[in-house]
Amino acid sequence: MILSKTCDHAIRATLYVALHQERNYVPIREISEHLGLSFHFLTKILQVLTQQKIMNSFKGPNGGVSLARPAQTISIKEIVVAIDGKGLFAGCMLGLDTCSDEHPCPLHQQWTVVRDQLEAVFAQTTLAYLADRIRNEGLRLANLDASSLVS
Amino acid sequence: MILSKTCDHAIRATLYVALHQERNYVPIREISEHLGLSFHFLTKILQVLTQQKIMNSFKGPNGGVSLARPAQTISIKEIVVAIDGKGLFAGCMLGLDTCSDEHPCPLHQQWTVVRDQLEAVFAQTTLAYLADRIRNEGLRLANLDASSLVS
DNA sequence: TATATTTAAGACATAAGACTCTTTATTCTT
DNA sequence: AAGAATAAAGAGTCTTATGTCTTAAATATA
Repeated sequence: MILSKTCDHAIRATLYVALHQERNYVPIREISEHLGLSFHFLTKILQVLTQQKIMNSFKGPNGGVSLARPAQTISIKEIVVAIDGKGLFAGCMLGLDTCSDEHPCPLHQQWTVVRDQLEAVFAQTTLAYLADRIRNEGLRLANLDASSLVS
Repeated sequence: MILSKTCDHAIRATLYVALHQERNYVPIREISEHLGLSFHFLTKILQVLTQQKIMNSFKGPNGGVSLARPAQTISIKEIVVAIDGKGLFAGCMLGLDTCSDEHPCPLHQQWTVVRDQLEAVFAQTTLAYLADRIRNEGLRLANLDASSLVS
């Protein structure tokens, strides 16, 4: 797969939060149960997003996590970079450290075209857009063995 | 990165062989030295390509590996699928097993567009095309710490 | 103030990916 | 037939990703 599992979880969790923005904070326990993820593991993942200023967190009763900014301003690319790093949008497809525009590897040009498009799609796709689609079209955010449809 | 390191190695090795097609068999030792890879590790990788009928191998003196078919008929996609499996071109970007065209995840449509293009590029790009470009434009196949330019 | 609720932090465990090493099988050359 | 050259096979190691568990810190509520 193109994204790490950790990154998948991060995207789904932020989307869940985006769908519940009216509440002040959403507890991580609730997110993990709805998405079928380990609570502790998800906690670690969301810590990173909190450190990266993508989310806010609050301890104690009625605590949890929330988006640090309006969902319209948070792109999928931001989350991917926060979790998986810039490698997907930056590196050589063959892992050559000498590969660059000046000294391209054989696949450089082919990959660059696709990669730029991938980056553009990720940069343009915001949490708000995805949350809207989930609401309007009833799209799936969880596996069936978790609470199947987003409520 | 989008491809496993193993897959990177496989693509570079097959390209090296494609550049030396005039010889009957190319020893794996020679490939590993030119590309700066472990001989034993590369041997294991090329074993898979041999099992998948992408390469032929021959033991003993003057042995080595060669392409099983003309380089014009071997696409990068074939090699990627042989090593990394079909996951890159098939799975859900968020790793949801319930995601499908009928029950799409929120990112399904965005990803499908990019993925289809990626698959098309990989399917259209043959070893022959890449080998030609390497020859004509002096592109790089090895890291600098190995034998830097393809000879 | 005491207790319950929640995230933060860090140690630990398991699995998969990436490599290494040794032995075996095959083929050529002498 | 003997020895050298080569890939095949399989066991073993190291690293990274993934996941679990325990304890600490912060906050609200009674």
